[in-house]
Amino acid sequence: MVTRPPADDAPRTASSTVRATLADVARLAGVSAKTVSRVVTDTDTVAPATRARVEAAVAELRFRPNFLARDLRHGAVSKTVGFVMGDITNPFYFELGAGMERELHRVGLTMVLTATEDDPAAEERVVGSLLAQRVRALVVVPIAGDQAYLEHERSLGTPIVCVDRPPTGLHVDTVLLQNRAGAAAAVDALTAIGHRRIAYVGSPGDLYTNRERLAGYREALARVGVHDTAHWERTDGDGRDFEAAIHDVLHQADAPTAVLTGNNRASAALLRAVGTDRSDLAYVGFDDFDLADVLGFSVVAYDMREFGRLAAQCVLDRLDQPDAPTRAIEVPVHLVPRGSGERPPA
Amino acid sequence: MVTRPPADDAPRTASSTVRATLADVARLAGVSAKTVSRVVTDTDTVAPATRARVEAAVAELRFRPNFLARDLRHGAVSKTVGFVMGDITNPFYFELGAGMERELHRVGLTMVLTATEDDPAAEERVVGSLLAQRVRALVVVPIAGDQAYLEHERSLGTPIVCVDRPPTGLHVDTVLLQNRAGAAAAVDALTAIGHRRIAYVGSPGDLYTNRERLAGYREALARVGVHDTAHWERTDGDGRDFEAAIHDVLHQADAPTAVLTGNNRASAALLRAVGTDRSDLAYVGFDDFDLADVLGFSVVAYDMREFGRLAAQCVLDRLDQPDAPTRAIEVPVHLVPRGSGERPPA
DNA sequence: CTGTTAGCGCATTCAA
DNA sequence: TTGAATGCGCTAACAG
Repeated sequence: MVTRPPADDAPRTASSTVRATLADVARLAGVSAKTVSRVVTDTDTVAPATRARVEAAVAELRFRPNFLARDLRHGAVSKTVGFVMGDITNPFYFELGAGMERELHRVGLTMVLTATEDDPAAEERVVGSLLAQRVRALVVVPIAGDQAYLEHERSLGTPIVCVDRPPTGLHVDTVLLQNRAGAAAAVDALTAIGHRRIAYVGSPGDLYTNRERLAGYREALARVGVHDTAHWERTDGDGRDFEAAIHDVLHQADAPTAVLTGNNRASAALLRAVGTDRSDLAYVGFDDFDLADVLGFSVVAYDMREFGRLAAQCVLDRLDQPDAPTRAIEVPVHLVPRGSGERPPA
Repeated sequence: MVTRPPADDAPRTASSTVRATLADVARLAGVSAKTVSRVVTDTDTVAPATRARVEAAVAELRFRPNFLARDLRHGAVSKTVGFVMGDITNPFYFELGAGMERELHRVGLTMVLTATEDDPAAEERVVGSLLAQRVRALVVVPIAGDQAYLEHERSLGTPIVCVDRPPTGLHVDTVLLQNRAGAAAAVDALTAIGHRRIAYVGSPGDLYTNRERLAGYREALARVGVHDTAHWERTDGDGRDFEAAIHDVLHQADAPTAVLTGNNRASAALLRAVGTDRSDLAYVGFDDFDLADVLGFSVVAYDMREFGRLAAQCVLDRLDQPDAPTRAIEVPVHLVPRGSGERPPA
C-alpha cells in the first residue's frame, strides 16, 4: 500500500495512543502536510497515485481532522449553532429544537443545546459560554429583562434570532407565535355558540406569551360586550400549579361556562382538576398536546416543526445576507375543534 | 481608567467590527498578552493595578476569550459532550438529554445534540462529525449494526457511553433500562389476577429494547404455563403504525383479555384504537407518558431524569478514571397501577 | 501537481 | 510579578 517507507522518526502509528495529525499522515505517506490537507478537504487536484497513498495513510492512522484547528485558521467560526432554551423540562422547547436541528443538519450545521432554566440571571452567562465557543449563530428564548448585552455580538456579524419571546433592547430577527390572534379565535368560537362567562387560566402575566394570549382573550370578549373579565382570569400561579387556580375559578359564585387554558401545562391541569368527562363545561387550550385528539380536547395548535424550521431559516438567511432588514416572523396558529370547545353553555 | 495610552498602532477599538483578541487587550492595557491571559483565566497572581487596567481594557474591547484557540493549545479538548440521539421526534430522548444536560452543566460542560433519525447508515457520519469537533465525551444511542468503528477513539481515551441500547463490537459503559424485568413484572401482575390471553404490541423485533421486553413478556407467561404466545404478539409494524396491529390482535378469534404495549407510541395507539373507556380490556404500557394518570393507564415507569443523570455520571466518572472497569448500569423500572392494568378478565 | 512559509488566538515553557 | 519565545493543527498565500 505504502510505496515509500515511512520516515524513521515517524512517532505515531496505528496503535499509538496519541491522536494522529496532518503531519503524521504526511510523514507516513511521504508527502507534505498541505497535500494531505488537499486530499482530506477535497480541494485542489491531487495526482491519483498521491491521493491513494495519502488515503491509505489516513486510514492506517485513523486520522480525523481537527475542526477546532481548522476553524481557528483565519478567524473562521465553528459549524455549530447555539440554542438557548428556557425551561428545559418543557417538551415545547425540545420540539422546537428538533425542528431546528433537522433543518440545520441539512446544511451541515450542528446544534449546541443549553438552557437558562428560565432563570433571568443565567441567560448572559449561558449565552457568553456559547459565544466563547464561537458558535456560528445564536437562537435564544429570551428570559432576562434585557438583551442589550448582545448588541455588540450582533454588530460583529453573529446572526442572532429570538424565538417564542421578543428581546428587549436588541433589534434582531424574531420568530413568534400568533399568540393574540390564536387566543382571540378560541374565544370567538366560544362566544359564537353563546358562551359569555369564559375563564382564562395561564402563566403569570409578565411572560410575553401569556400577556399576548390574555390580551387576545380580552379583545374577543370585548367584541361581544363583555369588558369586566378580571374575576375570570387566573394568572397568579407559579407557572405550574394550575390546578388550584382552575378549581378556584370553577367554584366561584358566578361560575364560568367555558375555560381557555393558556398553555399545555394548564390544559393538563384542567384535565386533572375536572376529569375527562365533564360534558357540562366547554374548554379550549392554547398549545396542542399528545393525546388531545383521544381526549376530544379542542386546542389552538401550530406546527412545532415548522416553528423550528422557520427559526433555522432565519439563521441561514442572516448568514447569507448579514445586512438584510430584520424580520419578525409569525408562526400561524389554528383552532382544532375536537369536541370540548364546541359545547354550548348549559 | 487606562493609565497608559494605547499604542498608536492599536488597530481595534470598542467600535471595531473585528473581534478583539488577547493581543488587542494587551496593547490597550499596555501589558503583555500573557498577563492578559493570567487575568482572564484567573491563574497566577497579578498586581492589583495591572489587573484593573487589564479588566478595563477587556470591558472596553468587549473581549471574549476564544475557547477554540484555548482548547487547541496542547491537545486539550473542548468542554462539550456529544449526545447522539436516535429518532429525534421521540420525546423520550429529549427527556434523557435534559437529564444529562442538567448534570453536565453543573460541572461546566455543555451538550451538543445530534440525531441519527434512527438511520443506521447515518450513525458513523454523525458521530464522526462530533469527534472532529473534539468533543470531550460521547453519549450514543446505538442504531448501526456495529460500533467497532469507535474502538480506536475509545482507546485514545474519549469516554464513550451507550444508552438505551447496548453497542455491538465495542466494550464501553452502558446505561440501559430493566426492560425484561419490567415487562415481566407487568405480565406477572396480569396473570396474578387471572389473565392468560395476553397480547404484546411493540416495535419490530430487531430493536434491542423491544426484544428484551418481548422476552420478559414470554418469560412471565411461561411461568404460568402459557408457552405458545406467537399469535398474541405483534411486532411487525414499522414502529409507528401500531393501530392496525392492535385492531388486528383484538379482533382475532381467540381474543386477548389483556394487552401489554411495548412503548409509549404503542400505548397512544391503543388509546386511539379502543378509546378511553374500554372497561372490558386490561392493559399496561411500557414507558410512562403525559396524562397517563388522568387516563388511568397503568404503566411500567422509570425516572427519565435519573436515566440522564446516570449517563452523565458515567461520562464524568470515566473522565476521572479512564481505566476503571467498564460498567453496565441498569435504570430501575417499576409498575405504576392506575386502573387499566388491575381489571380481571371478564 | 506539490511544497514552503506564515499565522489563526491562546497558553505553556522558561527567563528576567 | 511580568514578558518573550514557541507551538497546538490546520490552511491561505505564494512559490516551484
